[in-house]
Amino acid sequence: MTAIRTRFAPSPTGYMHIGGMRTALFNWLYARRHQGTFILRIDDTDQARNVESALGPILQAFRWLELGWDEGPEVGGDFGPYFQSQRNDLYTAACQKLVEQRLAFYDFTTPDRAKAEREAAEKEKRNYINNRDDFELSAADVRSKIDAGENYVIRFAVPRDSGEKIVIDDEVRGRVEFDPTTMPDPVIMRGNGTPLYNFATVVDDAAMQISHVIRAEEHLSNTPVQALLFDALGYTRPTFAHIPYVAAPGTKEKMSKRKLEQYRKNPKFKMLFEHGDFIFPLLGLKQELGLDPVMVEYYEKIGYLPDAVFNALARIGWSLDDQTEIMSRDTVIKNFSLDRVVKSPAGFDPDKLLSFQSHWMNEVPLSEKATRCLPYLTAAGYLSEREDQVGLEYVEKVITAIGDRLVLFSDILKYDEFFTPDAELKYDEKAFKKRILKNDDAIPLLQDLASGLESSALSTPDEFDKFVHDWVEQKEIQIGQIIHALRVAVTGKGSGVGMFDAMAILGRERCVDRIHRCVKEAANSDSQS
RNA sequence: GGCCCCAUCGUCUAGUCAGGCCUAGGACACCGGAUUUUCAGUCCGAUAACGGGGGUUCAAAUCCCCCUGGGGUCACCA
Repeated sequence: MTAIRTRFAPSPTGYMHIGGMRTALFNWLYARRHQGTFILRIDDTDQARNVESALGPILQAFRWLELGWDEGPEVGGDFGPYFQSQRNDLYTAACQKLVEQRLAFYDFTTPDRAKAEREAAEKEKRNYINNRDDFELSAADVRSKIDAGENYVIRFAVPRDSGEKIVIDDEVRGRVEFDPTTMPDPVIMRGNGTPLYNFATVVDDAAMQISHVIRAEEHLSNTPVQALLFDALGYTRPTFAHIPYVAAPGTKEKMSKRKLEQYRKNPKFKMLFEHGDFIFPLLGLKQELGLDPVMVEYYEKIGYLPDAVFNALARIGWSLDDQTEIMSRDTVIKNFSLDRVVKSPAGFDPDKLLSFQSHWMNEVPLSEKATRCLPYLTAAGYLSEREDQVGLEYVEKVITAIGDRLVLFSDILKYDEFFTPDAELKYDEKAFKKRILKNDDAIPLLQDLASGLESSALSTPDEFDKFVHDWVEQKEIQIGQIIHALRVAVTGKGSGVGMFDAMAILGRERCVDRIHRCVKEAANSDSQS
């Protein structure tokens, strides 16, 4: 059995696309499942500029999801270099070989003419095929044209005379056939000596002994050209597996950064955007950073767990069986197989992602939750760097009270009432109106309760609970008649963590202060209206 | 338009290759009920799908054909 070697070959674009991440994951999974090798190769043939800064976020996404690569940038390997911009000699040599065998030819057709021919074909609703006027040119002719300064490209000559179809036995799609007589001769080299994608990919996949090319479905139409190139170069074709692309929520369309504005209106996507809109400004992350839900970074920044994203990504277009949804890394690795990949486009479902998140969040121990919430609190200015250590215990208390309501790490910012100074506590307008202003009993009851609290020495939730209940009994009212007003007074909000947990966290004194402040605030509102 | 791919609940899917165990299973979302001071959670429950038409067969979600619909791709981008 030959060794399993898979690869993911991103071009340095400055961000990691969530769909690309899913493709990378399947490659990684396949390699891990079969004790194979997962390779990261950088497709930077086009723009060699700023590769480093444009690659950073991509590598970071892999690190964050803990998808280690066995060969590639930073780690090296026996088949390097892993940047296509550094492999030009290989492409040149391979191309030269094809030219010598007359399997490829210099084409001096001007871009303008090629374009005109293509448009003409399109107009006549005919399949376009490039001209082969220069196919017969002798080496000497070619030489003199080049010396004369004529521009050219090198095209691979698609073998159209065999009368045979090009057959791809795809691991996901099954047998797919293409007709070579309808295919134009692809350009494999530009006049400036740089290779084109289809060519560089084949040369590299062969040189790196890639056994399985697992990629998104949009590459299916590239496959016949590449298959032919493998043949012409004398290499064995790898196994191809074209997995469905990741569709935008609720659609069958490929998720694309260009359609971001449209996604904002998508009800399924809306919540995700809104969360970012709420969180990022608090963190001081400017919109100019361009974070959006198409990027993996978005999920990292907003406080998703890598395990949740891993789980969700693995379930896009793949299933273990008819039941299992929640899967650990190990479970996925042990069970991943190409024959359980679906053929139809798989929509990305933010709701499902969130439900995975909430499951995996419950597995995270308290201390880790606190540690990972801390950066959000610090960035939002609730804690200074120095307070981090001191504040950890307090944060743990808050998180305990929040319980399951903490789904994302950034959710901690929704509970700012525990972190904001008493004098700066903001009141939710609706809740304040409903529970305080429109409730005539609220103010006197709160004042009465506050004075009771003042002369007490309560500290635990149970003590607050008993105290308030005893007080309610003595007043001969229902708990519901005070608890809502109390919550607004103490937390500024209409809903939140358990009332007595909240009081215990803040402590008796702060509760009393906040009640007084609330009473004052209500008086102000009254006089204004 | 050419080529290629795809088609089961609102969404993701199981079932299709080896037709019967499918009066189509699960999950998410939604809705209802219970619990609770609120929210969340939890527990119960409900609604909900084989795109259409022809075949083949005792039997079709499953096999064949056609139609329709959706999508991908058609660069001297990757």
